[in-house]
Amino acid sequence: MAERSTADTILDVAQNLCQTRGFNAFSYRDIAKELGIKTASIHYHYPTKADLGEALLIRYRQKFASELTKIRAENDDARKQLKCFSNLIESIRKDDKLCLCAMLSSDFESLSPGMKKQLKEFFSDAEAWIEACLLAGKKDGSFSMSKSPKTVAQVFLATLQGMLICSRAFSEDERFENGREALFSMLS
Amino acid sequence: MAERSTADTILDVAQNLCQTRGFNAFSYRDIAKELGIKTASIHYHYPTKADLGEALLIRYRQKFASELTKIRAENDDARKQLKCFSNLIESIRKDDKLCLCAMLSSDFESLSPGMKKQLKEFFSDAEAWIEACLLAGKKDGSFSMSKSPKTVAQVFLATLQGMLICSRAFSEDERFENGREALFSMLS
DNA sequence: GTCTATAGGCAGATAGAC
DNA sequence: GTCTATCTGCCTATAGAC
Repeated sequence: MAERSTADTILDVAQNLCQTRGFNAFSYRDIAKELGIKTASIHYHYPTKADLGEALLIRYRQKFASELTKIRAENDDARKQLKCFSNLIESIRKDDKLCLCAMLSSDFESLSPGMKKQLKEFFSDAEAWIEACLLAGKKDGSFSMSKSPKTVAQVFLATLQGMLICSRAFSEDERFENGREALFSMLS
Repeated sequence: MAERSTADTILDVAQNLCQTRGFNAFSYRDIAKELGIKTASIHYHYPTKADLGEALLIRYRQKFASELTKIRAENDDARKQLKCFSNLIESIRKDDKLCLCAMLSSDFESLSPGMKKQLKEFFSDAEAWIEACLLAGKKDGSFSMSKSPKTVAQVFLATLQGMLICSRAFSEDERFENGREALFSMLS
């Protein structure tokens, strides 16, 4: 059983705090308290908060990309692939969080250039993956779209992210599931 | 020409800052500096930041509600009404902001009970208004939905809010407009 | 209503011992 | 790598003069 490094554990806690409260609403102190270490130790691994944020985004993108690759490998059907994608987002909802990148988009104005760049690439990558699903589904006839797959992919992602945002004030579990079904019914 | 009260001007600046940076990323100092007054003066009008936030939400809800009433009064067609609604959201996008309530939803965990309540009611009200449009459009045949108007209304709002979030990292003006068109084409 | 002055605490960050 | 100690500055909030 490989021990996780301190640097990784810091990212775990930071990511959880960030997806729950936002980038400007957690501090090195919060992380330090939760891990039983001192803030100076965190600065050793991540000198500035922008460094921490960038590391957060890089790891998140990697994990996300590998999950998407796995989904594509395990599912032939385009519709099933998109369902799996929506399950990924729904699991965030169940933890009362937001997608890290949706949260950071709301904090966009206060981010470092490096973080802004990572954020942009997250959205581009996710949308490209969705677009590929839509193209495949269009070919085999399971989707019908009057707009370009690229645009529909953007709308698809935006809808799921928006559902996380809009359902946050409510404790209704069925909200996300109903919305997801409606979204998929609008695609066919 | 009626002079705006200091209390109102404070809300103007606070709302702008909040929709741009988020509730935890602006301070009484920021507002004071922009208005050329002192932070103590702001505390006179809004003793705590939660008070300020609640006033912000109450006024936003009122303004939003009156705009929706106006849209309904000036447009018979359900589809046109929803287009006007989407224009409201697009105007936020053009200022590189988020809807105040979407922004505050991302800050949800750190809000006062009063603010959480206002937030919930904003979404309920907006969704109810959209649902009424969808019902009218369903009756006259301009919309076809396989899911309940209530659920579709939630998806509709979430999509527009999500598009603001997801387009924030990009400077592409056509993103929102393309997405909006795709959204409407998915309704008919 | 607005100001000066100040409180008490937290923020990110650094120097240097171990 | 982690610690103690400390810096500087910002945060929300209050007391009391004008």
